[in-house]
Amino acid sequence: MRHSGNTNPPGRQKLIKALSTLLKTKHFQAITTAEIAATAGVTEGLIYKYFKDKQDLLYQVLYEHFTAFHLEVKQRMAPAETAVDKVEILIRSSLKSYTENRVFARMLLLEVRSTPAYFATDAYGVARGFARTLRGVIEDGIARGEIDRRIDPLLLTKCILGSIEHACLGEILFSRQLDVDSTTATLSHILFHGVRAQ
Amino acid sequence: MRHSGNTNPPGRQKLIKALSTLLKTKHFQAITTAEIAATAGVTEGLIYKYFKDKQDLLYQVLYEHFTAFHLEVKQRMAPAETAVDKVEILIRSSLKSYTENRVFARMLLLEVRSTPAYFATDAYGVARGFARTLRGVIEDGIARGEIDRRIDPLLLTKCILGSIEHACLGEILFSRQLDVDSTTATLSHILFHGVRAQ
DNA sequence: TTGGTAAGGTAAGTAACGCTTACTTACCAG
DNA sequence: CTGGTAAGTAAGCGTTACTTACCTTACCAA
Repeated sequence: MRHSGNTNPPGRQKLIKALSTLLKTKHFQAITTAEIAATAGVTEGLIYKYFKDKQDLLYQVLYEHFTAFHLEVKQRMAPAETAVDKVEILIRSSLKSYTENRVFARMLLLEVRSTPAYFATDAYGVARGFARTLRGVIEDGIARGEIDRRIDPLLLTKCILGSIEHACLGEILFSRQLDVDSTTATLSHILFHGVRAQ
Repeated sequence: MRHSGNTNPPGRQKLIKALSTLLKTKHFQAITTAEIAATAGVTEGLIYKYFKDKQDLLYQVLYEHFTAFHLEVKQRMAPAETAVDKVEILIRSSLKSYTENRVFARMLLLEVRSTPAYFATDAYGVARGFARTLRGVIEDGIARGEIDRRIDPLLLTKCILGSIEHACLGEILFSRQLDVDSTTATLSHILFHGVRAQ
């Protein structure tokens, strides 16, 4: 659950910003609550006023990033006319966002998934919403006769999301560069034309 | 690094077995060293005789499972003649193994990735070897004219592995059943024929 | 037999960390 | 003023991963 109520006290904002900053230089498990509080300029106890526990703070940082990301992708896809174009935009946007914002990518692809509690959070809710958006595009493409109707839209959604993640995971892990355009092109080619020769 | 030397003392074996057992009922972070030792019937200190730390114990449990899995997949692929058949066998074997051995799947897909230390372990080395095996099959398929030579084999490898993982992740997380055969068939169809209508 | 050595295993403790509790201060409506 | 509530603090408590020093047993050479 997200912070309920309509206030957003400065202490809470400072804590979220502090963790975001710290995640740039070290991974979550190596960051202590004392460190977060010190960086935010508040005391440790305040964390537990606004967040259930240390993990919950991480989830809310992710939630803020992910919500913005989801919105951006939807806006970029909007002008495209065909489902195929929309999917390609989603792939490109995702790869671009992951490589440009590696803290966010590490959080989403590596950090948060390690504990079951994540899958009950609002952040995971956004992830599901993102998948639902993609699924909607695919179902639309099937309805319009663009995409083969024998294919299960849910599985194709998973396939696309999995491919995107794995396509950039190595680069994110080892801080290597990624050619977003050529990766997008190859990924689209595989998905839409298949890999068989001829 | 794995336990070096040619001995494998009973205490070490008991610890590995104990963690494997405990992972069936709770996730790694919720398991304490005291619990592992008690389950194994040894004292806590012995963990640090054979393993660098608690995480290292997890990595070695994973190493044992993963090595066996990799070997099994290679053996199953061997009789197949075409690259396309081999890939389909790899997909089916992976899905089957993940769904039948969910502790292993959770470890591999969720638990271990959360800390950077994993990517320097032998277990990750096996994961890389598995990817290399698949890549070899694909390169062979390209050389034989089965697979479109314009496609980057490395990216196709990542695409396949990512699709497999995402195809069963939800089922593993929420303990749902997975139809291995139909999932394999659809995944293969997407990869080899593409998703475009006609 | 003896004495040295090394491996297998134990017991007790420690520092650090996440989290809680009880308290203070600031603000604001009636 | 006054009462109530939200924001923030200070200090400590329990757990947990990990360390250190020690004990026991088996083996083998002189």
